[in-house]
Amino acid sequence: MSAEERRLDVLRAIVEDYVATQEPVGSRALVERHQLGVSSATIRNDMAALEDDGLIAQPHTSAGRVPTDKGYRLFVDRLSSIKALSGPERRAIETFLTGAVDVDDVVQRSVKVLAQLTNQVAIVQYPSLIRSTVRHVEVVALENARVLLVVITSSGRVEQRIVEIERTLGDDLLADLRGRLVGATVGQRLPEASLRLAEIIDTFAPQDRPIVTSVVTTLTHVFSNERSDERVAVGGTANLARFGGDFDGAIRPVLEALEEHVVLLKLLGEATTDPTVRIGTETGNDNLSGAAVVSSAYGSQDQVLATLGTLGPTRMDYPATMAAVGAVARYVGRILADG
Amino acid sequence: MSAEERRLDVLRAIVEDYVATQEPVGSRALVERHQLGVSSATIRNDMAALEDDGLIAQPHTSAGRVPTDKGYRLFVDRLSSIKALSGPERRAIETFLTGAVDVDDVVQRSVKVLAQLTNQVAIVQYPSLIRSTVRHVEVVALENARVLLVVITSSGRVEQRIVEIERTLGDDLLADLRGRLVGATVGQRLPEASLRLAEIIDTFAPQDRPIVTSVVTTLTHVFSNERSDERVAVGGTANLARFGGDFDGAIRPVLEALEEHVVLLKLLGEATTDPTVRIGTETGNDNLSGAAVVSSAYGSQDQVLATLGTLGPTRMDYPATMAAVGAVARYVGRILADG
DNA sequence: GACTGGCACTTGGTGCACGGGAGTGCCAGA
DNA sequence: TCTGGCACTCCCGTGCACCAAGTGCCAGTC
Repeated sequence: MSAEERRLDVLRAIVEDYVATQEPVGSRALVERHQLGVSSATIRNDMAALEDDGLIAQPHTSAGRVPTDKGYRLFVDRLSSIKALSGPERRAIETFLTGAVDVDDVVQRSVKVLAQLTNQVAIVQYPSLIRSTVRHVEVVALENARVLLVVITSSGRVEQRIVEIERTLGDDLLADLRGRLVGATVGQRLPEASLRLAEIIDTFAPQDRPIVTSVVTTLTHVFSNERSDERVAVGGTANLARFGGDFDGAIRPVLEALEEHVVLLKLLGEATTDPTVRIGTETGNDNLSGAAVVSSAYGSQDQVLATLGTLGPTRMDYPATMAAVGAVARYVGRILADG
Repeated sequence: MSAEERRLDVLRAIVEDYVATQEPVGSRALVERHQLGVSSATIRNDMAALEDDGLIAQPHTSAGRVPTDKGYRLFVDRLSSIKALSGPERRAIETFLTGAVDVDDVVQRSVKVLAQLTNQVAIVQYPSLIRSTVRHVEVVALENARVLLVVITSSGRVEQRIVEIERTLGDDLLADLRGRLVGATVGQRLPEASLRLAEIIDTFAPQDRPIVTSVVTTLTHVFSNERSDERVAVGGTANLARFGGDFDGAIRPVLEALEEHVVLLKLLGEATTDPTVRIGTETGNDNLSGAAVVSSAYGSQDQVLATLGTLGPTRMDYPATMAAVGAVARYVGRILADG
């Protein structure tokens, strides 16, 4: 083992010990707890080098060392591998998620299970409609010149809107409209469905066009999906209180960030299918300097539906958290593909 | 002014000062800040009497006095009147709530405005379906022996379910079923609609009954409304951090309580149209010994739809909080009645 | 050249004594 | 019934000494 390798070993040991104990770790404790095969004096030299590289720091002169954000980053990138979940954990995720009755329920259960598994704050974005296709469109006439539109997508989501139109819809026109809407959209992806919809307006008689236009406009809104794409579910905020030491006094800005869904969406970011880690300033949020986010996309095959992840102190068990996030993402993707 | 009256005046002054300063209030500070017309020595005697009655307490021998739960209770019941909201506040509530696009949006906006207004945690229960009537029922045949059921209620809520049936539904049966469902339920309150539904099963031909039964069962579930009645929205949790001093270290159990919707529903309780206050142990929750809940029912006329409220430290501005809760409840009720 | 033992140095945390300040309780007098 | 005065209690901030943990560095060893 070269000196360089040992230094990285020391960094790994520091991260692991600090995560476990929450206390700055000194050279003596390190040689006692790990089989490094050298004395504490040597470790001290290594530590000085690691500090020169900006990978660890000491809170004050006579204290032990603590990893810096850069240190965690190197740990995540090169010194750790994703820890496998235990069998019971995997089974717990599976049974809990398969009990869900609809898409919303899947999301809510995912949040819960992820928060429990990681002891952190869990964030799950609702599945996007952009990639999914239209499975069914229904138009129902209500009283008082209103119609109800119902859209069912391949992801299992059902959206409904009530539209006010200028006069009551006749049965013939209703059937005609329904037929053409279905013809234009079913089986299409949502963006294409929107395009096709715009074309059918001109195929109606001029006097019917205002009505058709309001219906089509509303449907287009549903397809372009202003809202559900931006929705997120949050859970496990009680775990914030556990962080204590790290965020002390800084719990409030974190809670505030968690209430702003726009901020959360930004945090989850454009994740890939593998768990991604953002540490401290990498989150791009000043209030989260002591926090890290682990996120992953979920979906079926090559269709990314949305992202989910956890937020915790930088001092977290990255391998375990990444494993949990990855596992939940896989199960959620699978379940949504089946349903 | 009798001595008895002055004692209550002293209690009022103590509550007000303590709420404002968060610090135990002494006899000298009291005579300086309020025109009580007597010396501090007299106040000390009054305070001793109030302490004998269990209305105030001192954290330690040489400290000022702090109201007890019993003291707050007496203050709320007899010494304070609900503070009127300012014009801008009223206008803010109104404009913010009228911007809502649907029922869910109303609830979410209510939570936000209530949290901002009171600087506390806001809790809003989704409107109950029990009192509302069925406005429309629609049955749509989907592919693969599935049907989509859509229910619209007078409260503006739209619920949809997908039901798997044993074989594909023919057009005739579909139309027949739709007609009878509409006939049996539209205009009825949900509980009655459920009863009527049960009766129509036998009016179908025996071979159709399994299908009808699954549809009816699902509809009955929607009407009996297992879920939306129990749903609540929570906001303003970041304000918990402000409480600091009071709950110090006890933030976690409160956050946990806030994630358990069952607990929240219990907290909101069976409120009347006037704001109700529960102080400390009155909340019936051990984790909330330092907290108080102000809640109110909302609805239109004599129809109670659900309840909403706030949770904060017992050391809160009760008159202002009660005013805010009352005002938001009134506006929400009015908006849901209009929509 | 790399590692080790030893030693001086720094620094945060803790226990203790002390004094000031705020507040109370009580009593005698108006 | 109220008031002024006084003794008493207790919290809290400050200063001080001391200890434990940890570091940095140096001389010596393999």
